[in-house]
Amino acid sequence: MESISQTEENYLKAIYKIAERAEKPASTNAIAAAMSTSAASVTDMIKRLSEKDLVNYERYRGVTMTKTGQKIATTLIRKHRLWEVFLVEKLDFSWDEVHDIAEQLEHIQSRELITRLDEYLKFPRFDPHGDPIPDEDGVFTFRKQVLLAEMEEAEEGVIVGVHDHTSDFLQYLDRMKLTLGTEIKLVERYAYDDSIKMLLGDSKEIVISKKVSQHLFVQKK
Amino acid sequence: MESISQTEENYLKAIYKIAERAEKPASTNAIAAAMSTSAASVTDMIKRLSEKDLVNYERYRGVTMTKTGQKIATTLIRKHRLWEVFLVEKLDFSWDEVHDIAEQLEHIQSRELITRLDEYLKFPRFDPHGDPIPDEDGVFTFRKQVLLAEMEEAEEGVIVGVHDHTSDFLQYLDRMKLTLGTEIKLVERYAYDDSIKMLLGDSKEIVISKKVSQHLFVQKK
DNA sequence: AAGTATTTTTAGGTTAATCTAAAAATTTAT
DNA sequence: ATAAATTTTTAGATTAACCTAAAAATACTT
Ligand SMILES: [Mn+2]
Ligand SMILES: [Mn+2]
Ligand SMILES: [Mn+2]
Ligand SMILES: [Mn+2]
Repeated sequence: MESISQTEENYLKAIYKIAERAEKPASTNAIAAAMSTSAASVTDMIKRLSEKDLVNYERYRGVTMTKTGQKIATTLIRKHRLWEVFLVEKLDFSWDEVHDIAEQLEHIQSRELITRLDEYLKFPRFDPHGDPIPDEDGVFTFRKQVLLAEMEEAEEGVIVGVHDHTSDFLQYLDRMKLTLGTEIKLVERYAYDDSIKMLLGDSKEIVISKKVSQHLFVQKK
Repeated sequence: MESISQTEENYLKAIYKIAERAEKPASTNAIAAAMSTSAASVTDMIKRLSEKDLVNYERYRGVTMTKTGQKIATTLIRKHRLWEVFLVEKLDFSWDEVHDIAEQLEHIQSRELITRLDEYLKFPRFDPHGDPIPDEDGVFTFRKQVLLAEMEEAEEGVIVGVHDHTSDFLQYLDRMKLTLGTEIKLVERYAYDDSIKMLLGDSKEIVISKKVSQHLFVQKK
């Protein structure tokens, strides 16, 4: 088993996320954008990953992942999300502060460490942003959820995740008391700009923009 | 402030430990041995560190650290030891398993993370091996301690640290119930091979070799 | 289908961190 | 104080990860 650098790990994670979402090969440009690097560098790295059988690559045809590559990517995602839980639950960080630190912690190499961390955190299934934490085999818990923007008037549900992970958005949600677990009921949608009036818990009513509604995942009641 | 690579950090820590112990400049060869690398590589790196004003370097004269370099080194040691406490206290690792993981964790960049970790661990002053954890300013708690080998017959004390951090030694200590905090009384020293008979707590008597006695720190009663 | 735009690859170069082999300086021994 | 041994530095290469600019392939338009 040859060693895999942090950079290679990061590429694999990026490719996984792109290819997963699109259900088709990841393009050089898409990877370059995700990694904030040049297309030339991506081609370079792809060749190396392909050489190590971590991705399948055909010139001009894009990249897909091998089983081995997928395993590395999902393990990395697992580690990232477990560390985020640790930072929020144990060290009392807020959900908008943990991503960058987890981005580093996810590269710590120790199977045992993750096993024990998982146990210490009581085997969480979701991270602080509501994203599922894959198990040791890379299997994600599936949860039936919709974007708030897709709900109908009078429907009720619970906020379970975010589609935008920026600090700005997360801090906005904190200020609006739109944290995970909050029960909501869609009161009215204003056709003019698709803004939404909704009920939080069973007391406060607030209005949110279309943009916000497109970045919140809700589990319907 | 230019960025410092993990490799540079590791060199600084190694140089710090060498120069600290010897109270004189660290030699190229000593650094090479500590880093398991060639003398040529060390010369190379030293020049770069010197360029960044992290060490003082004169050709053929060895290396000493600047204030900035020292700060980086002690911060690294602080982080390493805090993580070791975390691994043992919270994740239930044993003291012979934590070094390699801490060796990675010490490079995570986040001031806030360390502040919170320190708080979470209740501001420990010593790590699982009895080594002092420097404060934010790089100041170590000093503790009056002697090697068990230097004690006289009939003297009493408490085991507070180890001078050898290898797994083999730590596991041997576990098996012999010579863990930190154990109270001991030196019963007799056998002149033939300088082995020592001692009392553990106030019940069991055991005999240890000279070598073992030279690797255990004791705080005299 | 040809021409234009876009994407991707190649070519050639840089920097950090390493190496081995050889040269130079310093230290130790005679 | 010379010679021998040791330490340290220099020289020259290599590899991973990046870059820019140019060439090649593919995709989109008319
Ligand atoms: Mn994250
Ligand atoms: Mn997350
Ligand atoms: Mn250690
Ligand atoms: Mn330690």
